[in-house]
Order: sequence, then structure tokens, then C-alpha cells
Amino acid sequence: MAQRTARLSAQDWTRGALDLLMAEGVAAVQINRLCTDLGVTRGSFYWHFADLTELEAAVAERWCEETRERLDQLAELDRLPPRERLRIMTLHLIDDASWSVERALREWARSTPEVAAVVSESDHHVFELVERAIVELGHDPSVARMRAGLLVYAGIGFAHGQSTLPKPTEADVDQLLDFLAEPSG
Amino acid sequence: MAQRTARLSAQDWTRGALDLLMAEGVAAVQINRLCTDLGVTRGSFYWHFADLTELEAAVAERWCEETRERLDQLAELDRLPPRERLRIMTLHLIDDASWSVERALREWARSTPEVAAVVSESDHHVFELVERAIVELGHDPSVARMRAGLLVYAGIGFAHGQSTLPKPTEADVDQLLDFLAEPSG
DNA sequence: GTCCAACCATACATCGGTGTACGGTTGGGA
DNA sequence: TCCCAACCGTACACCGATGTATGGTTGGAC
Repeated sequence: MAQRTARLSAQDWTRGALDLLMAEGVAAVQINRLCTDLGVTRGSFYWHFADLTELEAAVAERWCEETRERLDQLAELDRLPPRERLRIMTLHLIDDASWSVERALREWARSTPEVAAVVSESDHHVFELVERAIVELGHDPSVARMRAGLLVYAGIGFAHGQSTLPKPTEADVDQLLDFLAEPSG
Repeated sequence: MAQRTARLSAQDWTRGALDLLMAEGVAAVQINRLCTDLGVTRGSFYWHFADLTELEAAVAERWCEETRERLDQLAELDRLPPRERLRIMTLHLIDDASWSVERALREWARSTPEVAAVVSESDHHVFELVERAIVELGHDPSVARMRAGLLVYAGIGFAHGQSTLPKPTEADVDQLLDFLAEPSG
């Protein structure tokens, strides 16, 4: 638990909610549970937020910002050769735990359209980055579109597969990118 | 809703639960909700089941059976050429709504390991079917493994992405399979 | 027709989670 | 030092969902 000396801010609550979301799913995000995790009582929560939906909106907003930052950071890779860009993005997906948040968000998106919009925007952003990289690799737009879709959908699938299927190694990723970079015909 | 003349069986309840699960997710599977959908009251439910967890176990069991049947049915395609097999499986994935149940099951699997085991088994089965088809297409085991993983993960991703990204057309699928069938090098 | 078992309705009790009211504490500026 | 605003604790009302107790209805065996 957080040290009880410091007082909490709204960001502490959204942080705690995101942690809970990615650890145990949407059903676990409850006020009482958050209070025990943060070491306070319900009075604190209702000081920072009017109700649960306001917290949820703040969480969605925060995740949206963090995702945007992460994607912008990814876009910073524009100067790198496209092959290397794809490599970094893919390895990042495999290693990082950020996908477990995305998984929870996608689950949450089913019930709240606002969240669904954010997830959709994020998907499209990633898709465009991947598609552009493949175009720069020297492929027709049609080919690039298909291969980008394949890779992005596979990425989403990996995030949801939950290690039921074997996790790809770095060598697997290289082999995969060789395949995606192959000239068509 | 179902006609009120007939009386219900336990299977009617598991059927209703699966429908609800695939339509609105795990959070919607509640006794009251099922009662209104089936046109009865709570008294009926508690005659067929001791409690909610018993219903959930029955639903998991039933989905397990149905999945096994579906996969056996897929294995029946062994006599078709591998390319056609992959085509049927992929189109089946895109058109059919049965995978939206799997999406809900995967969500549910987070909280109940028994369900997670069933989902995992299903994943491995599909993976093997795809891998074998690609081997029959004339590829090395290593190549087949990678391409099968790509396709299966993409399938899972498609089932979860659910129209945030554009849904592939039949022509897209053919283009995709052309790509996956390409000789390596 | 009788009767029993399968099946369903109704009316409770209970419990957990949300939201509200209000009082208490703490820290920094005047 | 005093005081106010930010922040938190406590107690309560409320609501929806689960589970229980019990009586009513229906259909088929005999």
C-alpha cells in the first residue's frame, strides 16, 4: 500500500484504477477495493470524484493520453529505417506489459462507447504506422494494407492470447519481419 | 422471447446464458436478466440449478463440447486441398458469430482457470490444423510454424478487434492466403 | 379421474456496492 | 496564532442481485 503520510490526488486514483484494471479486469474496479489498495476510505474518493463514471472517464482520458504519448514516441522512430521501426514496435509489444492494460480496455470498451472510441483510434493509429513502414519497404499500397492488417491483428491477438500459445522469441520476430518484407509476386 | 407454453430444461438455460454471453459479455449474465429473456421467473432457475456457479459450470461444459464438435468438423476437411481448407477456416472465422462467444469466454477465462484451460486447448487445436495445412503446402516446419502463428494470432485479434478496423472481404482473404502460401526465400 | 413429480410464481431475507451527509484533521498563508 | 480550504473518516440510506421458503400449476402414468 501507499504510505499513509501523503495525501492523494486525482491522478493517484486513476493510477490505482489502471493498475487494478490491468491486474484483475474491469469487474475488480470498485470503490471499496480501490480504497483498501490506496489505504484510505470512501470519503477520499468522493472528494476527488462525483461518482464512479467520473472516475472511469478520467481513467479513459488518462489511458488515451498515455497511449498517444506512447504512439508519438513510436512515431519518433520515423528516422530509422522502416524494417528497424517494425522490429522495435513488435518487440515492444511482446515484452512490455502495456498490452495487458489494452486488453482490459478492450474488454471495458464493450460496455462504454467512449472507451471504445479511444481504443479504435489507437488501433487505427498503429495500423497507419505499420502500413506506412511497409510502404517504405517498397510495396504497393494494396499489398502494404494487407500485410499491415495481418501484423496488427496478430498483435491484438497476441495481447489477448494470454500465453496459451507459445510466446515468440526475438529470432521468431526477425523471421516474421523477413516474411513481411518479402517482395510480392 | 420463447413461447410461454413450453417448459424449460437445463439446456434452455445454458443456451440462453451463452446467447447473453456472446451478445453483451459476462457482466450481463445474471439470473434476473436470463429470466426476462426466457420469459420465466427466478423460481424456475433455482429448480434447475443450485446457484449461479452451477450454471456457469454447465455453460463452460457445454461450450467445451460445442467447440470440440466444431473442431472435429473442421478436421473433417482433411480431404480437401490445404489451400481450400485454410480458405474455409478463415472465411468461417470472418462470417460466423460463434467467435464472439469465444471472445466472451476468453474474458471469462481470466477469473476461472477451468474455462481458461478449455480456451487454451481450443487455441492449440486450431494452431495445429493451420500448421499442418501450411506444411502440406510445401513449407519447412519452421516456416509453417511462423506463418501458422501469424494467421492464428491474427484470427484471435480479429475476433477481439470487432470492427474497429475494417473487416476483410473475400478478395482480401484470397490475397492473404496467396501471401501465406508463397514459397519462402 | 387421481395423484405425484416436474416445473414455475411469489414473497420474503440478505448481502455487497454505490452514493450522501456531516464531522474531523491537517497544512500553509495572513 | 488563527483560520480556511483541501482532504479524509464515519455512519447511514438505498438499490440491485443472490438465495430461500413455500405454495400453485400442469401433464402423464395408472
